[in-house]
Amino acid sequence: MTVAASSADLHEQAALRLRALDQRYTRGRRALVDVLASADAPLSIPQLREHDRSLAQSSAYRNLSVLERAGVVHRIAGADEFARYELAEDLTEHHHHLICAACGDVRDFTVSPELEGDLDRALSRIAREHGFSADHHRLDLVGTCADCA
Amino acid sequence: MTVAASSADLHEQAALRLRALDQRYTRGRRALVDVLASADAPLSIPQLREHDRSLAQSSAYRNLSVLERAGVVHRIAGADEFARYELAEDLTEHHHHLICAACGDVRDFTVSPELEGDLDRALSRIAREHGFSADHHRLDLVGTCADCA
DNA sequence: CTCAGTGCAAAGGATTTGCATGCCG
DNA sequence: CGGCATGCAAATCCTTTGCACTGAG
Repeated sequence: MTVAASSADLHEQAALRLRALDQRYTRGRRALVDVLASADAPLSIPQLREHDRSLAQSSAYRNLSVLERAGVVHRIAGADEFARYELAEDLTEHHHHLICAACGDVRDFTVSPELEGDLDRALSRIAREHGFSADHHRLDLVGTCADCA
Repeated sequence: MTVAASSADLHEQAALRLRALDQRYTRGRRALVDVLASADAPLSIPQLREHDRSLAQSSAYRNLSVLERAGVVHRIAGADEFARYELAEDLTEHHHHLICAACGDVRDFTVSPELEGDLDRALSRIAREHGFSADHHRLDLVGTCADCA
């Protein structure tokens, strides 16, 4: 399941997952994956389009939706009204988000494996108690980034 | 800061915080607080309006915005496109959310004080390392609820 | 009386979709 | 060649705002 996605394997994995849904790995989709891979934080559609001006808005939305269904990217909700996308965790690594309430920007961070372990155990128990089938957890820190301070 | 808000003190606190912003605690606003207090989970505006049919849509949005600025309620982003509101944590208690990716519903849960402590310590350190001024953290569990399984 | 709050309807803004065209397989 | 992908523009949908009215102080 978890893949050691070197930047070389990344596109191969993406193509593979799209093919499983009878979808093609086209230039536009590859461009989205490239931009997300080079960024160290989730990006909104406007941000993505700034990085690659050739992306049509509707295609960006549609392709990100396809990529999400294929499990290549992940959509997150930040502090502002823009949805943000990042590469799926099994293509990168498990991490969390620093969310600036002022500018809406998001940065990644990780916590110690020990804490993650404690967290996972606690959450598994909670899920069981609630008859809830857990998929993943989100641990975000909301505040003000250095730029907005 | 943290208030032991018995359901009796709740309205008093709300009125107090609104007054600090030169805002009145009107019937419509009280109704919103009542519905949120009786629910054990964050509610979207459509859900709130179902609970109290007399709430005009625009007033609901406007009053929730006012209540949020006053620190009486808190707005959260779930899995669907609807914003959800809950009472501010210092009027209730610190908790987290089970989010159903299928139906978008949200339920509350808590974790042990020990884990919360570990979490807080780890997050404080992270924030410091990133020059980030932390306000609060979000720990959500995303998956499928019993009803949608 | 006066001014904040309310409700209706219309406007905004992110996201989605219809349709004709282009391009990959 | 056939069908998916693309891009433009128009439509959707949650949310916000303009405006005239009502009600609390």
